[in-house]
Amino acid sequence: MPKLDESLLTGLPPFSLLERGQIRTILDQAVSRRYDEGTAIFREGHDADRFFLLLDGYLRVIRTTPGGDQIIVLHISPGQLFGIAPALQRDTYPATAVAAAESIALSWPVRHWADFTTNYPGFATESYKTLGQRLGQIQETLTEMATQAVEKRIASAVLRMVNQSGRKTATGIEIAFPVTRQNISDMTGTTLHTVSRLLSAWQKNGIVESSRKHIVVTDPHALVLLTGAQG
DNA sequence: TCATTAAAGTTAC
DNA sequence: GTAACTTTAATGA
Repeated sequence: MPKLDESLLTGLPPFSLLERGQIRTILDQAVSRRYDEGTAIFREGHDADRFFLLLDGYLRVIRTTPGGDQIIVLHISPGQLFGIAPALQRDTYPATAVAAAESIALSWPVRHWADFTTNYPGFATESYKTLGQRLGQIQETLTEMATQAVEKRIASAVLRMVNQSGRKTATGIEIAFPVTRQNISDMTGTTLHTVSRLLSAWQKNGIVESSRKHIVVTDPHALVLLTGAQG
């Protein structure tokens, strides 16, 4: 295994307060792995033996409801920690993580978690901060699912993905990883047919441009309006 | 308003 | 070609 470059971690919030030597130590304990699109990094309910940091690519985090269907609870973008079950006092993963695009992640054995949080300043606070933000976002999404009309839910879901992974293009902001209508229906608790119809309608109105597995938002403001107002 | 069913069209491999 | 993905229309809760 080639040595990992220290610049991989230096800019990232959980590691920003650390010295070079500390980052070196952390990297020397890490394992780097590549995941093809569609591959599961870990599965809900399995023993949480490692925790992860996404270096490149995008992940979908999926939970199975008591009813048996799968919903996408959130996406992970590069630079974020994930699979941090130890932070939740759990010894199994609470959800499944699947690569939405080809991805690269570092991982460490969970037994290092205690070392990291006690020995490395800023690591614990930053980790718990992102964890809190994520739980808040999930809460928000869930209440939204229960109370808002379908069009608003889908508009919110698209905006969330744009905020997480938006990338400017000539015509607008594109979602940087492959998304199918089915994926969006899994995020919003509706059907792929409804998603398809709405995206087609939005395309007619010049709000988005979409093709197979690819969405560009050409009028983000109009989408924001859809999440709040009727029509 | 939205899910379901069915069918046909389109694109990627 | 074929499988995967998308669209469209009809029907009914």
